[in-house]
Amino acid sequence: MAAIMCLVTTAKKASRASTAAPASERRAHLVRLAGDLFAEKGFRATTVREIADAAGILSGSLYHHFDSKESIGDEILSAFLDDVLAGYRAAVRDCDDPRAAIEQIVRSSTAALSQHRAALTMLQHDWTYFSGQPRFAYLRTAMKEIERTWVQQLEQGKRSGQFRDDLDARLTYRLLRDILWIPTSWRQRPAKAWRTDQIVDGLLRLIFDGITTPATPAPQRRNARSR
Amino acid sequence: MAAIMCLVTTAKKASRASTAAPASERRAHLVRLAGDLFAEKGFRATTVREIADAAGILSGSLYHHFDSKESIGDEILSAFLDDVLAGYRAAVRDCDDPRAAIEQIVRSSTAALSQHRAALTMLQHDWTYFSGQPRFAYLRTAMKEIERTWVQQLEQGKRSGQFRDDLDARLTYRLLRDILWIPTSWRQRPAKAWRTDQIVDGLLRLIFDGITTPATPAPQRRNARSR
Amino acid sequence: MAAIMCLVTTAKKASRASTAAPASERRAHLVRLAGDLFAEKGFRATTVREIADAAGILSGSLYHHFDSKESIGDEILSAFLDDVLAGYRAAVRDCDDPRAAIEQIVRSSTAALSQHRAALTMLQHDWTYFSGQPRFAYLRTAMKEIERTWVQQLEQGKRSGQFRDDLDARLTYRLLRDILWIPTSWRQRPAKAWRTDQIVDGLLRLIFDGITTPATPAPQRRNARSR
Amino acid sequence: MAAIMCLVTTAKKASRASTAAPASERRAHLVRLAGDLFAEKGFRATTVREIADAAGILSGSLYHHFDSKESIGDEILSAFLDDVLAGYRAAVRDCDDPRAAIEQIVRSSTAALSQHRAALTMLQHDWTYFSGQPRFAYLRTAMKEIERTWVQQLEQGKRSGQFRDDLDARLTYRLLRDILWIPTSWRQRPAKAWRTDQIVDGLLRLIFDGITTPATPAPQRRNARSR
DNA sequence: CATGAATGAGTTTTCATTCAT
DNA sequence: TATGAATGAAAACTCATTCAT
Repeated sequence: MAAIMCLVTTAKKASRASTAAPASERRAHLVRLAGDLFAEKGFRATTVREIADAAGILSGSLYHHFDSKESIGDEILSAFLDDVLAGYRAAVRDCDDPRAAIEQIVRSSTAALSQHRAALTMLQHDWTYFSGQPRFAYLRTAMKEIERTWVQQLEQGKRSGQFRDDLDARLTYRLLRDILWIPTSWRQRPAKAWRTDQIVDGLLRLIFDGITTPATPAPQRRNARSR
Repeated sequence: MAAIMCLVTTAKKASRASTAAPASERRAHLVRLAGDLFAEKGFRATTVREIADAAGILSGSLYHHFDSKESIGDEILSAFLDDVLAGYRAAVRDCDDPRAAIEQIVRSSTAALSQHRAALTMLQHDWTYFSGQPRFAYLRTAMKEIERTWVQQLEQGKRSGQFRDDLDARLTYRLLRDILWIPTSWRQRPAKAWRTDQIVDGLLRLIFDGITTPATPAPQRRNARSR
Repeated sequence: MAAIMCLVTTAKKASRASTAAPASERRAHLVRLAGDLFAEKGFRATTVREIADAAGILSGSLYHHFDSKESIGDEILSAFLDDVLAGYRAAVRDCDDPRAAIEQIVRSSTAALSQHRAALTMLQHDWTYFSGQPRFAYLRTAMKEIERTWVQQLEQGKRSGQFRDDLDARLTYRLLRDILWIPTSWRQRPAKAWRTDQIVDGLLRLIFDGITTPATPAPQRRNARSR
Repeated sequence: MAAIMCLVTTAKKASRASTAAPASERRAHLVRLAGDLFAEKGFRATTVREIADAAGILSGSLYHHFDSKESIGDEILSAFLDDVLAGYRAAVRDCDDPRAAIEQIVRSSTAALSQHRAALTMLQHDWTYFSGQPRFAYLRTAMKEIERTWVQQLEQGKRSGQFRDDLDARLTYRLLRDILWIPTSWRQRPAKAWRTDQIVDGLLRLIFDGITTPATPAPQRRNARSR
């Protein structure tokens, strides 16, 4: 079983070295409020006034807590990437099987994503905005590490015979990474919402097996649910 | 073979009934320029001045051709949706097999998407902006038809035994539709770019069969390439 | 005497129910400045920059206090109409004689007009602009009440024999209402200016008796000054 | 009877000396179209594009006929004032009785006004705009002549005992001139409209006699209708 | 004469940010 | 910490006017 090959460790709290944030209660609360708005409409499309309104203060007052709107964004994005990268590194470290590693990456990423919805929306909506600024250079760095990890696991799986040998590793990475990010951006109406585990299982099944009915119900076949 | 079951017809030029656009040479050129910018940065993030700069005129001069920035967006979006819906309808009409219909949908959508890159970026970046305005009500209508079509084909495929019967049709639709849209939003550097047919084949393979090596090399198995 | 039949009450401060205006010192001052400009040149012909200049700030800074130029206009117009209507209602309520009621209407209107010069200029200059917008629907409503009041008093006076029975009530109303509004729009150079009571007495005399020398110096004749 | 004392002459076509207008058919038609729009919304509030639209041409094409929007206004205003002044001069010349002169002034002005609705609206809406420009200096000149004429007739009537001797001539002039202009600015819905003679009679009656029922039906009393 | 395309100065409005109180 | 008032740069849009064709 996949899980057996993977020594799952709980990710330690990522050391947020990036910003020297005087993490007060109030401040953290404001970041959360801002994040909710960013998650809905994106970073640029959200005004500081809207953030202040949500907090019940005036827009100017936000500047006692942050020196710019961007520094709020910075805080959210770096926290997200710290989390995600920690998950990727742990998956690679703890799993010696590429299929298991990818499953672990998907699961840990999904967890990170659900806790950092704002960050993802920001990356999707405002990538061109952030990636152009030196302050956010770490975004590109992190993306490169993520790509490297995926490609390595996919190539390894091809060599080991687990994955189809006609896979284009980089193309598949791009598709899978983006696929993985899709559900997070869904603004779900509570009633119709799918549960996270529903989604992640659906995703894993899709990724590994596609939508087609298996040709032969081969007994050795293991789908993502058999855990 | 999939293609056999599908009476592929070339899509007739979609009658642009939606907007009575007095299409002049210059005007069409300006829409194209604007579209390129929208595709890169989104609709809101693109200023009319940038569009005008690209055209080598002053921003105010754009209003000789359009009565608002939004009407440029309108033109792009409605043209896109006309094309996409035409493709969906043709696929359903011409294919009596859900697998073939979906393959046809994917192929026609991909073609439409590659010709309307701006539209997709706009929908992804600025959905909340557009969908809130009465003028763009047709966006919601079109999306509903798209969803209906996917769900119907998936359900039919489940009943006919072609697709796994544990598929959640709506969840799968959301995933597949978004997956389909992914590659279009990639701003590719020419050198590294994948060809469209590479991408669409990769996608179809992924959708139908996943990334895993087939358990048994069943002879009746048909992958997306065997056409 | 006219005044005898009229139980004059001081108009209570009109409850400004219409707009929930967060009235600050500064804000009120800005409205006054804007009003002065509107009174001189009309609403549309006055730019926000001129208002800002008058206040010694930048045009954008006005939007800290108002969300649009129109909302300044709204504030001025609704305050005016509240006042005017209060005067009309009080006149009808307190006077049981149409001649007295009309005199009272003229006097209260004149007072209101002199305090709201901007509003009148705006109605005269920019009626087509305002009356077309849903936001200013109350303008039409108020005008209808004003017309109804005049016509009722004139008709009543005709029945009671106080007014000529060949008066066309609606025509006379239109003339008298507009006549009443005339002097307010005069931008008077201080030196040549007439006093308000001079004007209102001149007006009343004109309205009731015309300019012709009375045929017979009838002893029972009462002119508007004999109060 | 008033009319007896007044030797009415038809006003000769005013020599339009002001602008060297190559009065072509087309041009005159355009001025009329523009005038209709100015009459409805004022001069500034009407755009050249609206004028061009009304004429079925593009806005730029107007400049083949006029060198500026203002020159259209000039044409309308000067034609109006030529007519009005001609009427005033004729009235003074032909009538030796101030009451008759004023009646004649009212009647000729009314005729002129009904033929030049645009001009009046322009003067009322855009007086500050025009009166500030050297090009329109003749407006002030004309107004002065109009004032002089009224005041002279009123003073003369006071001396001759026809008018109340407590009349303030200048105040009364301002009131009467503006009163006279009122009905012209009414944009009447055809159904409810009053006929011009209805209005002018109502006006004259009002001016000379007011709205009050005559104290004694003195036989020598003459109202405005007894012609 | 008219078109089609453009100019350029001006309009209202937005918004991140600053700062004295 | 928060307020209230402001800045300044940029946004979308308007409009009289020009001019080559």
